[in-house]
Amino acid sequence: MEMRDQILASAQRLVQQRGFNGFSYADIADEVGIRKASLHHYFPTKTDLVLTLVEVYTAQLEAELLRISNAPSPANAKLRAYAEIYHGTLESGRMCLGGMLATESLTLDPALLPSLKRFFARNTEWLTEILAVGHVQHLFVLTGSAADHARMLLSALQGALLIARATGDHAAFDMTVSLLISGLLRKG
Amino acid sequence: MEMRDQILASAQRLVQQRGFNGFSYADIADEVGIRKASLHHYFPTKTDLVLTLVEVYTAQLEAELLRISNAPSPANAKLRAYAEIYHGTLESGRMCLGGMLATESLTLDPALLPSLKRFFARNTEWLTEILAVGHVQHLFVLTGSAADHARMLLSALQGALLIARATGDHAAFDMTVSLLISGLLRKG
DNA sequence: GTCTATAACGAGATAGAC
DNA sequence: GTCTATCTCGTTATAGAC
Repeated sequence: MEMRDQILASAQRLVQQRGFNGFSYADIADEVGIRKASLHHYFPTKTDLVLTLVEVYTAQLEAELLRISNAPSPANAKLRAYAEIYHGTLESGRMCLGGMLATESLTLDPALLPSLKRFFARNTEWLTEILAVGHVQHLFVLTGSAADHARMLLSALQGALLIARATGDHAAFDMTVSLLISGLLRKG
Repeated sequence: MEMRDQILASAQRLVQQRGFNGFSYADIADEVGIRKASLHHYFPTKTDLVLTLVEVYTAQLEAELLRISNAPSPANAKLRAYAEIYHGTLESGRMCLGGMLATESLTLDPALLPSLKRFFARNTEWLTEILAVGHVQHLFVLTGSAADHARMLLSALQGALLIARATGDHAAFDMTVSLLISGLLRKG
C-alpha cells in the first residue's frame, strides 16, 4: 500500500477510536514507520489530513450505499444491510467517523464542517429513499414522513454506537437495530 | 457560589461542549479567575475533576428523574419531559456529558468507566419503568420488551443530539423526539 | 487557599540537508 | 520522499512562599 494510503488508514482508525483531539502525528508516525516531520509532506496540517479523511470516508460510504441499493433485496433487507455497516464499526472498536467528529465539532477548524454536514446529509438522503420505497410497497408503516424516519434511524444508530462504547454491551446494540426495523414493518 | 462549585460548573460546560481532550485547566482558570495551579488544590488531577463531574451530573439527573416520576402526568408526558432535558442540552450548545465521554472512552482513565456505565444504566432503568407503566395502562404499544424500547429511546436521543451538533438543525431534533413518542402511542 | 515559578513532556509545524 | 534538528507553544502537575 502506498504511504499516503497507509497514513490515511492509520489516521482514520485513530480518529474513529480516539477522536480528533485524542491522537497526534506521533501516533501515525509510529504506526506507518516514518518520522513525524515526513507526515507533513503528505498532509501539511492536521486539518488537511482530517478533511481528506472525511471525504474518503464519505466516498467509501457512497460505494456501500450503491452496493446495497443495487442489490435485488426488499427494503427491510436493505435497512439491515445499512445497519450492518454500523455493526462492523462497533466490532472494530470504532465510532462512526462522522459521529466522532460531530461531538467534537466545536473544537474543529470550521473548514471541516461543510464536509461533515454533507456526510450526514447523504446518509439521511439515502435512508429517506429506502424508506419511501418500502412505504409505497406497503412493506413499511410510517408514522411520519420518510425523511423524519430517516433522521430518527440515523440518530438511533449513531447513539447506539456511542452507548455501546461506554457499556460494552454489543447485544444491546443488536437488539436496538432489530427493534428499529421490526417497528417499521406492517403488523410490527 | 463557592470556588469548588464554580470550577465544577465551568468544567462541566467545557466537557459537554469540547470533550475531555478538548479543554485544559487554563480554560477553567480563565473562567473562574484563579491561577491554573490553584485548581489542583480542589482537584489534584484532571481525572479526579471529571470523575466528580460524572457523579454530580448523575445526581442532577436523578433529581430530574424523580421530579418527573412524581408528577401527576401520563407516561407519554413523562417521556416528553425526559426528552425536554435533552432539548435544553442542545439549546445550550452542549452534548450530554455521558454521551461526550462515551465517545472518548478509549482515551479516558479506566477509573472513570464504572461511573459512566452507571449513568447510562440509570437512564435505561428509568425509561424502562416509564415504558412498562405506560404499557400496562394501554397507553403504549411495544414491539419489544420495555428495556429494549428504553435502550432504543436513549440511543435515539443521544444520537439526535450528536447529529444536531454537526448539522445545526434543531428542528430535526424536535421532529425525531415527536416521532419517537408518537410511534409508541396506541393507534400511533 | 492562592500565588509565582518551574519542571517535564508532548503537541503541530518548519528549515534545510540528503 | 525522508531525515535530523529545532521552534514555539500548550499541557498536566509539583514545589514552596505568602
